[in-house]
Amino acid sequence: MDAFAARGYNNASLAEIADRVGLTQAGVLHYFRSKSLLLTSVLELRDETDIEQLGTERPHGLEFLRHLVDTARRNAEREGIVRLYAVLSAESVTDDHPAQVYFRDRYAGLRAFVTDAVTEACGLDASDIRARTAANAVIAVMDGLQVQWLLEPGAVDMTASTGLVIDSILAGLRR
Amino acid sequence: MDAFAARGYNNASLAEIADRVGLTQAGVLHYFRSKSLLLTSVLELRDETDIEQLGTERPHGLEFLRHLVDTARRNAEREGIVRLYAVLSAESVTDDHPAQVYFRDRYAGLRAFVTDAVTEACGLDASDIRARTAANAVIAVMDGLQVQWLLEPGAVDMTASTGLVIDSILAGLRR
DNA sequence: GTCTATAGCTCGATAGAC
DNA sequence: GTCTATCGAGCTATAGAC
Repeated sequence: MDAFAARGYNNASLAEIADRVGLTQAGVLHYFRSKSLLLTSVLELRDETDIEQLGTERPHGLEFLRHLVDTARRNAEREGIVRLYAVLSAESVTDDHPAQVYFRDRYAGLRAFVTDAVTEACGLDASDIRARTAANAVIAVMDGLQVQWLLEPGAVDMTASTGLVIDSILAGLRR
Repeated sequence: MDAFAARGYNNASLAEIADRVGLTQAGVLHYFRSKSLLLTSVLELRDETDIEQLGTERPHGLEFLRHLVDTARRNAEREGIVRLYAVLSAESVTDDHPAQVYFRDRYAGLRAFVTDAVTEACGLDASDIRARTAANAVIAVMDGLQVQWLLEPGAVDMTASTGLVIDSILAGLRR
């Protein structure tokens, strides 16, 4: 995780990763048959631990959207994970990137979740495309803030900007 | 530009770039003394042509914010440039990336511009930090949408989501 | 101004000893 | 299960001919 976060997938080397875990490069490849399999394994492990941490019940509607602001707040204390996702999600749009499918699926799932939450929180009709438009924006704000924050942490308040966008959109859609 | 956009800085090779311009790899290094100098030159050239295209007068206040929505609309027709910036800005947060200074400065300038525009459009006091919070969010939305759009163009309407965020924030701050 | 040639790396992956 | 050794490929950068 740390190596891919610090250097991206292409520029991280198995030798460096092997060093950090006290193995040789061939030793790492004994457990993961290729570098790209190691990457996808890291991403899946990350998902599993996140899901465990979340507990059994996922919040809905307004509560879920408030939870997103909390996530932004917590992220400011977890630079490593923020960097991992910020770097890899953008790198994944390059040609033949091994995490492309992972991120496409991940965003599709996120968009569906957040769209439902907005629909519910605003009492919209399920067919109202504005919920989808809003959801995409909310996800995008959180992602975009991370890149700015990684480059210059003091210049960005991820919690405040995320909260402002969610509150403003909700106020507008409920009117 | 195309090579860095398609593969990122690290994974793009001088040999590939040389091929595309009908030179050998050594030929390219005759004009740009190193790969990293080539990257920064590409980014600077991109800025120059963008500035020329903008004309003499930069719009202010509300007009500038409307102009951002137009930019999002135009970007949907310029996948190459969108990909270049989306890939490189995120890659730039990795260790010792040659474009790190460029993007730190670029975001600092953007934040200042957009903050001024929000302050003016909403008639805020110059010391009101909400303008900065809003500006960071607006920039972040545009960036974040690009990654989603590059992964799945049909799932995202960059114009609509950008417009929704700007309109919602302005409505909230003017109240 | 463009080339060939090559130095000097680093990389991922495999083979096979222990 | 972990290692050493090595293959084959890729890379940037430099030297020097033309």
